[in-house]
Amino acid sequence: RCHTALSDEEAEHADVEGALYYIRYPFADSAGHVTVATTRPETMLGDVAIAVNPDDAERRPLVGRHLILPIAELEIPIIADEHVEAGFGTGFVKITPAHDADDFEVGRRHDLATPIVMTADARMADAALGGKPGGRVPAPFFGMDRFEARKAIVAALKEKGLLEKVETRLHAVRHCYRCDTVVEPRLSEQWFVTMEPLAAPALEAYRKGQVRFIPERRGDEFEQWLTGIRDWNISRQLWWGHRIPVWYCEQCGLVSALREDPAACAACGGAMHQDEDVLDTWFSSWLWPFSTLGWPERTEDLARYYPTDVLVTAPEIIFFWVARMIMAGLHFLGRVPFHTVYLHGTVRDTHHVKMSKSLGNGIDPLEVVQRYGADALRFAVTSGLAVGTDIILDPHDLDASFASGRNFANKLWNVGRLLLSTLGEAPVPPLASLPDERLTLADRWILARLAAVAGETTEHLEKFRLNDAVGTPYHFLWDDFADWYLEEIKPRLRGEAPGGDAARVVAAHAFDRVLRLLHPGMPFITEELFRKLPGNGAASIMVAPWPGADAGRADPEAERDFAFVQAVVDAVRAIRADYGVKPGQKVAATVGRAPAWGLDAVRRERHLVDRLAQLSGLEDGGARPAAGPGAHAVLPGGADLFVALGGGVIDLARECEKLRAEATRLGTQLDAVRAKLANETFRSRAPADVVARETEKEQQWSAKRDAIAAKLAALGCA
RNA sequence: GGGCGAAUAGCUCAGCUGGUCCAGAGCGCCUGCCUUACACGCAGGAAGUCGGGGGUUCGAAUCCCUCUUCGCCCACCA
Repeated sequence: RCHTALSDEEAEHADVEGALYYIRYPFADSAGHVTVATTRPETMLGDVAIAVNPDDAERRPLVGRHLILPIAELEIPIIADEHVEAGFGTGFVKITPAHDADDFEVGRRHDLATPIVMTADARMADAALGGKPGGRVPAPFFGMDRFEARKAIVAALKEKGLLEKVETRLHAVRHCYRCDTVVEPRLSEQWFVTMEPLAAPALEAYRKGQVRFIPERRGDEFEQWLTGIRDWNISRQLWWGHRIPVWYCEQCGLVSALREDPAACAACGGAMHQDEDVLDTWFSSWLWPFSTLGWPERTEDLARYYPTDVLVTAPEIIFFWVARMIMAGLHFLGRVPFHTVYLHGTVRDTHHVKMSKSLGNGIDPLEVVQRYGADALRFAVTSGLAVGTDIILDPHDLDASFASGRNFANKLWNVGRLLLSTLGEAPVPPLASLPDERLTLADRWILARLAAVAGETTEHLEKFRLNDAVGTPYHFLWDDFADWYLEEIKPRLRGEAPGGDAARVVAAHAFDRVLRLLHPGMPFITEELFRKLPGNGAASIMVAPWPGADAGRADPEAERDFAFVQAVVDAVRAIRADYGVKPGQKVAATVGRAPAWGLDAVRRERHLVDRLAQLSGLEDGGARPAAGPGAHAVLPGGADLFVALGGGVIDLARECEKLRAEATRLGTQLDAVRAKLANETFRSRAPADVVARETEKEQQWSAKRDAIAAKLAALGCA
């Protein structure tokens, strides 16, 4: 349909259910016939021979005899050629040099004619007759479309009794990658680029590690393609594009490829005309890495920006573009244009079909932007980009794909609103100006988390784990910063608890840094919020330094202590929900059998615990488990939690059962870990740190089980 | 036909060098809350024989083999 020549890369194979026609070609000088199978009977008009395998003892003797080509009514010879595979099909193959690439090679070996029997728009016509019926294409078929002609020819053969049988079979048919029309092989004159000399250096560069592909297996495809590279047809019979810079002399026939339009033939001074064809669009694209920088001039830009680092593109474009850019870069500039090629996934629908405008299974990004926001779109897509995977989106349920991005954008914005409303206009002092002793446990904890998150995010980005690179700061912002830290500092910021200044500094710092970490995934909102932060003024987050692990401060002790605080709050909340305690109703809790550091942590974060757990009081229960009427729980390290619930809401039997169930579950795990530790082969073969970890697990769990046992006893559970 | 990849909660997917994975997330689902940043939210919860079978290992969602299903790349079998 495009009416142009294509390169091999532009022809896509698709399995199609087709018919295999068995056609009889009668002998010219005697009775009898040979049978030939073809999927494209209309091309028989262009047949110039029938071939058999040279080693085919049975058919070999027929070589040299002549057959009548039906319909065209011409005599054609039987020849021998190794192209024919012995024992396959009927053993006879029709040779149509002008309409099949293999047959062309056969024809060349045997010096056969190459009659063309179709026009450029796939209508039947003998090219030798210049648009008149006759010759190889008899009048009844002249001008027919190739597929109509197929039917007509089959019908004619049937009538003459020359159609032996028809079988259906699946076979690979080449389609145009642009218009999906079946590609018709047809002999024509085209310009080619000899690829082997270009491919060799590219192959060498790849094998030396100068270019790497992510995911790695794409590199194998690249290597495979370069290894078996075929010459590149660059002529296109299209009306747009760069015209091929080849001129033909009208007098002496000189053919010259020239950089400037010639006034006259260099050899004889005759008039010249330029080739009518245009270049394959990829023929200009492969120069992109340097032609955009001013090449062939030796510009400053070229010196500075070539080569670049990473090319991000789609996998289906590796051969069209990526490989050719590498070849062109090496050829014209002697260096690969980029050291890393990141191939991202393809967006598909729920049936895993690639989304496309022509199929109508796509999602309109503008609609998504309208309904969910540009950041939500980018975030949702990036979140799905694990290395080497495709992205499946449901065009009929946009919420399923994009709600989370929108929700997060909204969350981030609201965190910003809260902070900005309390930070005020004046620049916040830098974190470095804050002496360590002014930091509370929560401050130290969030800075420790920030350090870890900044380090992890950086590592994810460097390894192209984009989903993790956006997911890590996402969880930090939401689960740590918003859910815990902001709740912790609210009273401090309002002056209801001490340490407001430190809270302001730490919060501003942590928020600023997490905005930077989130910026690749949520560019617009982070930029907007960054500019609003006091003191940032017109600065853009795009050029703000990327935070490394030193954005925060590692602090294992703070992490341990704050985790204890969180465990207490979580346990009380679970109990409240379990017993349906009214949201506003305060309860009193007791923490017993707790390590000194844990009690200290809870004491220091009392304002947080009280507020989040809605406590009226929090007491140290000492060394003995609580036994009064109320709800009971045991924290991970074995600490005892008791929430006094009066008014008959407590069912003692239920409490016992709950605790017993937990003891049973814990018992199974303990047995497993103890068996492991008792196993001599494990102790001797497993790495020391693994053994240490298992030992610690055993201690933690047995402490917790002892605590539960003690509690069961104290409660008098049978 | 050759090569490669994937199968994990209802859905879409993480799980990087086998051991904090008693298997996680988002969306959906159930319960309770409009708690002055956010109901696009908060709190609590249910939900999985990690496709089937076999093997290696002290230990497997993770490594190997095999089967089944899906997908990708390459390919001149008339």
